[in-house]
Amino acid sequence: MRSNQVTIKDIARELGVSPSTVSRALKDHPDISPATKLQVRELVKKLKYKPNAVALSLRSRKSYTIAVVVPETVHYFFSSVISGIEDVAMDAGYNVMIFQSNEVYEREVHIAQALASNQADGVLVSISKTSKSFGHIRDLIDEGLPLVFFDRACDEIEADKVVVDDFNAAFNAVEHLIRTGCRRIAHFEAPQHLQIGYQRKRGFISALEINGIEPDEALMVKCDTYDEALEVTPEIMRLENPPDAIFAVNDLTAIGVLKVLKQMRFRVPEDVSVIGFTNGLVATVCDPPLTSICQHGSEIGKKAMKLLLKRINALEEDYPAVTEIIKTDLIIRGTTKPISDQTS
Amino acid sequence: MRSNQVTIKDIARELGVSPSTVSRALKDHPDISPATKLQVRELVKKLKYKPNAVALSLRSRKSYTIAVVVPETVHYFFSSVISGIEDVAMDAGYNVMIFQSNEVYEREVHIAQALASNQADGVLVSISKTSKSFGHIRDLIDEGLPLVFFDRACDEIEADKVVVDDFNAAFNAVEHLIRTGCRRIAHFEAPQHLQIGYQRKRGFISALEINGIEPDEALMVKCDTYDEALEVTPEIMRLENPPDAIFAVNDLTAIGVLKVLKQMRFRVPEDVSVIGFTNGLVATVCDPPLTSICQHGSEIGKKAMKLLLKRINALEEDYPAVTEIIKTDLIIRGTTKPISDQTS
DNA sequence: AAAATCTACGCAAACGTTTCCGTAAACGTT
DNA sequence: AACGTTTACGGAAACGTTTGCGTAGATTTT
Repeated sequence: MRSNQVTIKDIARELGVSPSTVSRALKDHPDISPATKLQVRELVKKLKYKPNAVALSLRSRKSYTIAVVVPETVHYFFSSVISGIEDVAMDAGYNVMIFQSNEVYEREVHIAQALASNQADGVLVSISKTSKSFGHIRDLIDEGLPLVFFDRACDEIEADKVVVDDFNAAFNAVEHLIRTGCRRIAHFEAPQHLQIGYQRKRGFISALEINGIEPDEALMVKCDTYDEALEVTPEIMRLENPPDAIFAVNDLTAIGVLKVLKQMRFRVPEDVSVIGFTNGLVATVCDPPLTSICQHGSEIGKKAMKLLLKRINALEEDYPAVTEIIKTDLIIRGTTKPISDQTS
Repeated sequence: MRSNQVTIKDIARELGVSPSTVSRALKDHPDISPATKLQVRELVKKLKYKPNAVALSLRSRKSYTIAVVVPETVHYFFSSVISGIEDVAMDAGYNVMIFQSNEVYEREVHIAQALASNQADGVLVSISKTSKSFGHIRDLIDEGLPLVFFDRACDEIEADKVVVDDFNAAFNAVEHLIRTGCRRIAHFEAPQHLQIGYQRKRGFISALEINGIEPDEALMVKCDTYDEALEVTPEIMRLENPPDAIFAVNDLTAIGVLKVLKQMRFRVPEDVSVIGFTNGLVATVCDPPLTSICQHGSEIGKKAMKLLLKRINALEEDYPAVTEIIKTDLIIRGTTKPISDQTS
């Protein structure tokens, strides 16, 4: 927003025509003579005229900007989602604004309030871990702001959502553990007020039950960060009856687990198998490489952005909210045993 | 940008006053009677009036938005920089738009052109690896757009810069290797047309020379990604006279090195020491944990944003470009030998 | 040659604010 | 009672565009 900006008025004045003529000339309007168009185009090039996006926004009531509210970009998963979002946004001529809640509720509220002053044509949100009330999100929707959730959705709000198939992801991971001979499987879980935490746990339990294993409360503990894993893992491994596998709710937690196991001289995967969730960079580079669940972050971003575009373009017509469920893939690496090893 | 938006005119009409009065009432202007102010404030609350940011932008010629052009947010370093930027931006009432070049020149140019249509009050840029000409950046500056480089600056352009003290970082790292007994030290370097690549290599060479070690061309190879490391490391370790240490230009490359070394049955750090650059999450979680250089990404982001704010607020007065150099810290972990181990 | 049509442009309003300027009414001062 | 102040508000322009409508002059049609 510089002051030395060349406007359509400048062009008009210089050429002795009206701003409307310049505007039309630039859009190749049939009412304008070829001669005038040529003059306009030349002067525009010479003066390096650039249309003022803000003025366009004001008139058209479209900013071609969308907002993304995300817990933290440092995590591989979220930055890959953002990349996906940006790709399709850019193709559609939209710019992307990023807001990080840093997992703190108050900040999320603050961001939501800022968003209310409408710059954005729509918003993509993944709620913070600490958010348990959602008035701020609801306000945005009530205002008519097109909004779609990705990953961390809020089930009490009706809106478009793109979520990971957390239940099946967890189910498959645990089944794989069982098939490789594990019987006492622990789950390091995310907060249960988050759908993603709840569904993964459900999948975990379900896989156990279907395979005739009684879920053990002692083996299900809230633990979803690297640092927490450093504390929790020793405790759980010192149980009278320690687990032979740990299914962690994300990669970083799994890596923490790995580190402790190594320190405690457990062999991975012989003594204890480990599975993570996210399939980030770390999964490939740790030792042994981590068996993990690929969430296809970029795909999620793309799908979410497409849903948002659809919602934005649908304008007034209010069609029912859709929920897209993204399938995951279990990426088998070195922290789980070969499937033939049926020690059960 | 919704259509059902409440405007100041709506408030005015409802109250039977003029828009100017409403505007002034909201700013607590002394010309407005307490009674009117009260009415306005109540109706505003009732109708949930939110000022239209775009209209404000147009009038004030300030968007309170800044743009960040970054190679890729997936990297720990860049996302921590972005966090730093966002922190100070938010405090100053600015919003942040993120653009990823994905390390491709054409995309960077495209982004720059979009930026020219001025939405942003300023821009923070870290240039892509593949950019070797900078007309697009220069255009932005010529337009009067406040711009500051961070990390990957462009030395042929005069602008504010916040860069890492790459020379000393490399120098210190290599000195540390030498002090722990390494003599044949390899450098996996970044492209030399990037200042960060060039300076790190200079620091590397300088440390060798000061310690009376002849730099060996065979030990300095372009290699700055994980995948490249998987290819290059075996080659270099199969030399007649292989290195006893590898100084990699970033963590991921170092991790690739580590992986290969392990496969080739080299002991780390006993046979070969390794140092990375960035000190990302991976550095702490790999095995052994990686000795790395902390660049203080968040600090860089904060400094850069502060410089940008200063530039934005300085308005017309054109003060000379400043360059801030951020000191690094060598974080010693498990991939280097203890300093007492003087095998030289 | 009058009427109809076409060509090529200008005017003004609008998007939502802010703010300079003006002013009617109420008040205070001699 | 005549003047000056103050209080509290309204009008209008401006930020940069776009676009519906109007129209002067040229061209075509009858």
